Amino acid sequence: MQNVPSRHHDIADDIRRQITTGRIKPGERLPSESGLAGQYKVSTATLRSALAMLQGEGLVEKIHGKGNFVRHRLRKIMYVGGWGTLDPWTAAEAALRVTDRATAIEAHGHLAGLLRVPNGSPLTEFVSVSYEGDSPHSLARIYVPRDLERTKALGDGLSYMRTEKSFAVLSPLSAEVRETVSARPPTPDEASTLRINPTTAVLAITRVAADTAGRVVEAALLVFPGDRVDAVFTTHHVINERQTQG
Amino acid sequence: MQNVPSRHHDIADDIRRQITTGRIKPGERLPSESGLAGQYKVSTATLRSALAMLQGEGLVEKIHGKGNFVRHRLRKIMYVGGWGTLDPWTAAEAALRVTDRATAIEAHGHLAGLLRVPNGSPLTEFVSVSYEGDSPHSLARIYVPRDLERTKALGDGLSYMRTEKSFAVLSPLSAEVRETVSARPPTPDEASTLRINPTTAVLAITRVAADTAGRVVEAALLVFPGDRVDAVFTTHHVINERQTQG
DNA sequence: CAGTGGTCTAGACCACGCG
DNA sequence: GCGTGGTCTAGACCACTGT
Repeated sequence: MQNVPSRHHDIADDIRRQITTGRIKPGERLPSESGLAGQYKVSTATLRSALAMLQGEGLVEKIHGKGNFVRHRLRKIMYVGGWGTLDPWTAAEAALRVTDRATAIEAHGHLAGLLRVPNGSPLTEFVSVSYEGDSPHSLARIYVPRDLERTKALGDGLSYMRTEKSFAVLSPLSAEVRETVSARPPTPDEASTLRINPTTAVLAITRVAADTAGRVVEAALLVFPGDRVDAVFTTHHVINERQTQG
Repeated sequence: MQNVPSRHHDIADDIRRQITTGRIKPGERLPSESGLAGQYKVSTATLRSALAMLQGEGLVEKIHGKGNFVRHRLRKIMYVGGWGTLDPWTAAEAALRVTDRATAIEAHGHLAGLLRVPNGSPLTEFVSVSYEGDSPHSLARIYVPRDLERTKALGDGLSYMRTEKSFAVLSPLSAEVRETVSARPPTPDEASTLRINPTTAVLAITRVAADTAGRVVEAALLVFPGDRVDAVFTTHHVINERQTQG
């Protein structure tokens, strides 16, 4: 439990203090890595490992060829679990842009298991990346069994999603939503799509929605940069007649 | 979206393949870092960054002075959100040991905000670390306003927790539980308590339970190693008379 | 082009675990 | 003491961004 002070740790503390006390302001660029290495009298490798800590904390954003910048806001964006449909984003929708893509694919191993359909079953895959300002802040891959797609006025799933502009569960028929949340490093794909460092953890949510008959109507793989997004889940206790619903 | 193959990335891929194909089995030790560096004809720094990727993925555990070991099981442990009381752990309780500590403290800034009590209010803090086999797999810090402690047959919160052996919400009076989940690097304290690398992300859950009057009866800060624990949240849709409750 | 971060080397020295 | 991983150095060379 004791601390073994290491040089890169000390340097990270020092820079962190300068950021949190406002000595260096959001949006500002830090001195170059070689410059800082000179200031602190360490090698560039050591200095870089100090910056890596701050990156992991989301305080600093590195941009290749440009420099290290102090991040603006921290943990402002929220993913709301369950029927988050009821507008987590509406307030922020003005600044929100979504890029969508729908593809016909077949269920394979893992996906088939999640959706509880036989291997090779036809699915529709919706991929969407949403942005907040310049930077991407979510990657969603949603899978719906092809034969369920028309259950609702969902003929064109794409436009449906565009309208909602959220990670709404596609089918309002679902009776139960199960969300599994994990913290893990991004895949190379996710890292480049979300434009985050491979060392920055992501918040990965696997959401499976089932209807009253227990049939899975949708599986979603949602990925958020861990340094900018939190997920919120609210559970209401049902007390006698008093029934609540989020 | 293109891949720029880097040496450490290639090496990580190669070792990962050897692990996932069973070429190197769980519990086994990898060759020493200098040995591997020799095999792959790279410097130790490069090899170490390859191992760092595998560590982040939870495939490999480094032990200072001993070596790099292949992890046994992956993502088997689950934290269950809401009223997880209803036994996430019972099955695993045999192998479970919990270390508890209760302390009288005062609410300060952040904590006071969570509990919605004035700064300086008396609280009881429960700290518990739970193990699975040799390795710790959770750190829980639970805060209860002192004047609420006796509301229930909770005179001795400590033994209460020991009985439950879970992260049960302490007071059954709570009507709403709100859990905020984030993926972030561990604090130095958390890293050493959970015996994880500072680069391995943790799944951090802040749980606030309120009673029917909206009064906060408990705040909990739960931290899990991201490479071994997932959190599961289930939301039931209330449909007419048919009301569900987890 | 100049300036920035990204990867890598070939070492040195320190801290930990174990016999 | 010996072998392990942990930190660090003082460079080299490559890749990206701007002018």
